[in-house]
Amino acid sequence: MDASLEPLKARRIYLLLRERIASGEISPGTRLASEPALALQHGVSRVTIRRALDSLATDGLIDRRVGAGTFVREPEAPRPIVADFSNMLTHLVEMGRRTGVRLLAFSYVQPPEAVAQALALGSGERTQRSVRVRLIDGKPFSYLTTHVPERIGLTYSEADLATVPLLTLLERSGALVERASQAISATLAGPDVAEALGLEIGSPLLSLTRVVLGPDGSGVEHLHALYRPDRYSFQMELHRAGEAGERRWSPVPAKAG
Amino acid sequence: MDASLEPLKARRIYLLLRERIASGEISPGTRLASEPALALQHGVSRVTIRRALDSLATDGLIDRRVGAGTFVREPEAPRPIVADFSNMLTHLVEMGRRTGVRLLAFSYVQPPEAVAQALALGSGERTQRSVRVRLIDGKPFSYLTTHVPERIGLTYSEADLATVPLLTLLERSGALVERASQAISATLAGPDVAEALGLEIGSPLLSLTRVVLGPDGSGVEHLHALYRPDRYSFQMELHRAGEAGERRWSPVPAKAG
DNA sequence: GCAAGTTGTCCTATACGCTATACAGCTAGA
DNA sequence: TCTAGCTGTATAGCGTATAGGACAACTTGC
Repeated sequence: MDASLEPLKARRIYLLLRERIASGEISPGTRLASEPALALQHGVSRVTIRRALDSLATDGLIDRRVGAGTFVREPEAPRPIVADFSNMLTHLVEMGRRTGVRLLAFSYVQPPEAVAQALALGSGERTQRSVRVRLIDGKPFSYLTTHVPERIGLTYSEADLATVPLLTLLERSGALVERASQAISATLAGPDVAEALGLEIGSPLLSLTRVVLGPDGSGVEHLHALYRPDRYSFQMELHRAGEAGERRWSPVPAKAG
Repeated sequence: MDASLEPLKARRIYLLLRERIASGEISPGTRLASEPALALQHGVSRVTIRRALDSLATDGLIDRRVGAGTFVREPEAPRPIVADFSNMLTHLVEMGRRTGVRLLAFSYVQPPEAVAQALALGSGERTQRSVRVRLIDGKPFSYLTTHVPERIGLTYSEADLATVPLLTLLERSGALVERASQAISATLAGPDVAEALGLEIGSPLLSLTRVVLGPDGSGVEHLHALYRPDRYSFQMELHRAGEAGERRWSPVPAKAG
């Protein structure tokens, strides 16, 4: 995922080839067109092609052999982490792997307007804001920003947050959790997120926004999560239920990736 | 979503500011720091700052007033289209809006290795490959690439594909649909997809890959979908079911966006 | 062994992104 | 009204990406 330093034209071609490789349009093991041929095809100079191939090489997507050509490499570990989505709330399928959390920020703040509105807070009401990076096997894969109303946030400590899942903390504190609404989208990595996740600026990210509400409609948690798509994806298995006319699908608890 | 032409430095700053605006760190209506001030803060020239602001302006995120300053604009229409995710298979919540399909490609091909494997095809077995762009109110929002085994694909016509949902065509043809598996991720727009969706190269995209299988494990459909995140997102409402110890969530059919 | 074709490296000239600076026109507040 | 500060615009100079070419080293197939 090296959305690299090389600007403009080289980057275009990098993205183009990367897509073709990822989509399987060029199968692993195949020889790519030669550098002069690619330069001709794309109407750029060979130097530019070489820059694009450099990026693909450092991504580990291709092998370059002097005198022989450039070859698409067999992918090694395809999708390390998978989020179980069967209950519509993501949680990790860990399979014995070591996960960790780094707490980047923890404070009580005046929340952004959008958050205050989603949580149905009174004007001036503050929230506990925390920024966490989750790791698996020592490598970061998600960047989580959460807002919790101050009165609820005070029921647990900074140390709790670094070890216990937030939803558990909330329930333990007596906050009633009634319903949730979440949206999944995509965005680009800004400088700070890129830094925290070990990515280049402008890399693609999976984005999840979740608002958890109590029975009276009061906000309990606002979560904004960003995931590295190469290390994390949402995955779900579905079984078909019901008869032909009625097309329905029901989730199957995922157990592996 | 104008991940623009301006390269490198301007793009960085564009992304940085865009993130701060989107996250609410800079509230709507607020005046941004002046261009010279921003230039100083970020260690770049004012021209570069101006390029970043140009992009934000064409995105409709800011208003620039000569002599007065640059202001964060109130967001207008937040999320036009929403996919109902309650049955775990996306389908549009249309709300009376006009949707359309453009068929970009239709042919029988030797499928990529990854697709052949996912569909459990014999070696050499061909597939019907189609590329479609879906529109809402005349504006493109998704780019769909599907592979269907040749024997099934032959049961409907190119014209059918432009009007009837594919899953319906498959069921009508007698193909038994037993289970499906799908994954959601994110990626960047390559040149062709960017062109088809009216985006700049390198824009972020939501990505969905779905494999539909019959009762005997044979493949029925392989779908690779790319969505413009500014026009489309997956959204779901959840109700809490079960008792405290058992944390379970059940989906609620979404009906609006 | 030989020839054709490949990647790796170096060169020069050009195009372009970026800096730095200056100034005009506009706005808001004193 | 006047002034300080803002955006809009233009200019010149510098560094770097790109184009285009040449050559060496290597691999493969004949």
